[in-house]
Amino acid sequence: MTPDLTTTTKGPRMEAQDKIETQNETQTEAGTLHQTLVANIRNLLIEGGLAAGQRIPEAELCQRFGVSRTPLREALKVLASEGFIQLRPNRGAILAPLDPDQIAPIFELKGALERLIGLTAAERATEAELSRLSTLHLSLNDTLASGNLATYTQLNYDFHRGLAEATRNAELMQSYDILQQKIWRFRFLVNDSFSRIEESFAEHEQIMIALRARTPLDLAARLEAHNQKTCDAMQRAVAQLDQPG
Amino acid sequence: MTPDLTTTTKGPRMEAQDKIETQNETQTEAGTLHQTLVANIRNLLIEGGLAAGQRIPEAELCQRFGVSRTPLREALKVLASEGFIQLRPNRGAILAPLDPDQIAPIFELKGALERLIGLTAAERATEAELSRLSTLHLSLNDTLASGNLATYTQLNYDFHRGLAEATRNAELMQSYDILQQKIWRFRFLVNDSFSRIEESFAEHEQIMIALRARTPLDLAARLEAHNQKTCDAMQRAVAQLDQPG
DNA sequence: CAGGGCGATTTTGCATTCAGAATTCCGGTT
DNA sequence: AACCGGAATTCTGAATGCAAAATCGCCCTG
Repeated sequence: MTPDLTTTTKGPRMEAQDKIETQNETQTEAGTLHQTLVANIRNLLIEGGLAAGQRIPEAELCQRFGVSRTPLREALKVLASEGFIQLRPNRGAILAPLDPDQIAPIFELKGALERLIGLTAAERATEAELSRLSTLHLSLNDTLASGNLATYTQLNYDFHRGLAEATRNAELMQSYDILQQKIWRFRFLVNDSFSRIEESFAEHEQIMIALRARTPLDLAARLEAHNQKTCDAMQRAVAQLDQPG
Repeated sequence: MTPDLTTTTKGPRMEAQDKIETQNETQTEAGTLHQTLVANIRNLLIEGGLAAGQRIPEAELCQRFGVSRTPLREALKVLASEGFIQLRPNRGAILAPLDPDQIAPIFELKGALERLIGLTAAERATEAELSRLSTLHLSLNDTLASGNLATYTQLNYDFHRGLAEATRNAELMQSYDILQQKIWRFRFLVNDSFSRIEESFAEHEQIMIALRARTPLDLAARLEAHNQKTCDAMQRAVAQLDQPG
């Protein structure tokens, strides 16, 4: 019952393609128009297409995606329930402000999920999943050498998502996805200044070892620590944004 | 006409009032109509106003809540994104089936949240929150004597929600709420057959002790165990539903 | 020139309408 | 009598229309 586990290239939750940019685009995508719209707008917001706190121009999005206001507003309501935008009565929607104070709670919650992922994935991961994660890990190594930050970030996301999938817990996956999407917005905010590739990869090495050894407590601890370090790094990066001197 | 839609008892997430029953009801509630609609329909679904898997009668709900299809469909889309209903393209929405196999994943995830709640609430709860939780705990004790299952369930929910609030983690709260709502549906499913009031209260005693002592690890462990026992009891109750012999 | 009030314009929220898909109904066939 | 096919009906998805709220622009006053 897990919807769409075939994420491959782009950011979190890429159920849909990147664009229905023009007015008369044929919509042959697998999902419904509604789901596509939600995904497209979410990606637009996550990837910084609009400034945080900025008013979301309903009419403009209608034209951009070639739909009328009814389905667009449905999508906005869903995105509001996910916390990406804020609906103000009679005053339209704004992109939810990115408050640096949100980073800690988000990662705190994610830490709890990472622990559960570690505890259960160590026991439940199939051999196929193990080898797929190994492949991803090797790709990470390659990217580390090439120094391509964007690719590394994406592969890193795929790796962690693959680990979460190994838990076979759809509830967990859903929460994990939403958290990752929220973090993704911060990633785009801090952009280049956020790079701890070498350190991150070293932690991944240990994570892979614990996973292959199928030692739940160890894997959980490594994932929690990895999460904590990512949180710290992101908070430092955001702090640097505020006062770049 | 067929389903009895009169709901009385209160469930999780009661931000909104119970009814906008008539056509020309004045809407003076704090939230927007949209939020009210979502909450009302969610309560309706959670509390078993419709059978699981049953088709959701759009027109009937429109009449019931006195709104047109546009805001109603917006609410349905949100509820679908929360997982309470399933949207089938061109074939309407159905109340998401209650699969007993969902119980384990839901409680597994909730266990991870409970642990985090225990770890952090033990340190962050204010004295005011402590005393409020104590009051709730005493009310639980009173209800235990009276044997009122519905009241106990509601107070029990309030208690755990209060504990979650003490974490000061809005992300955690949101995930916790959604999980509780999902569990609430199962509660209404098993109804009376699910009663472990005495045992549950005994666990709450220990939880209160650990909370007052502000011992994070102990509180976390107690909450996790409490969660696990609740899960077990619910699975047994559901199993009994299948074969009531 | 700054600040405030008032009308015009834009935007929102919801109702209504319309095209197309799905379901139902009903008669014909085997 | 059961089954199949097609028309009529119902329902869904989305566009459009409309009233109310909010925003903007302008003018006036101090």
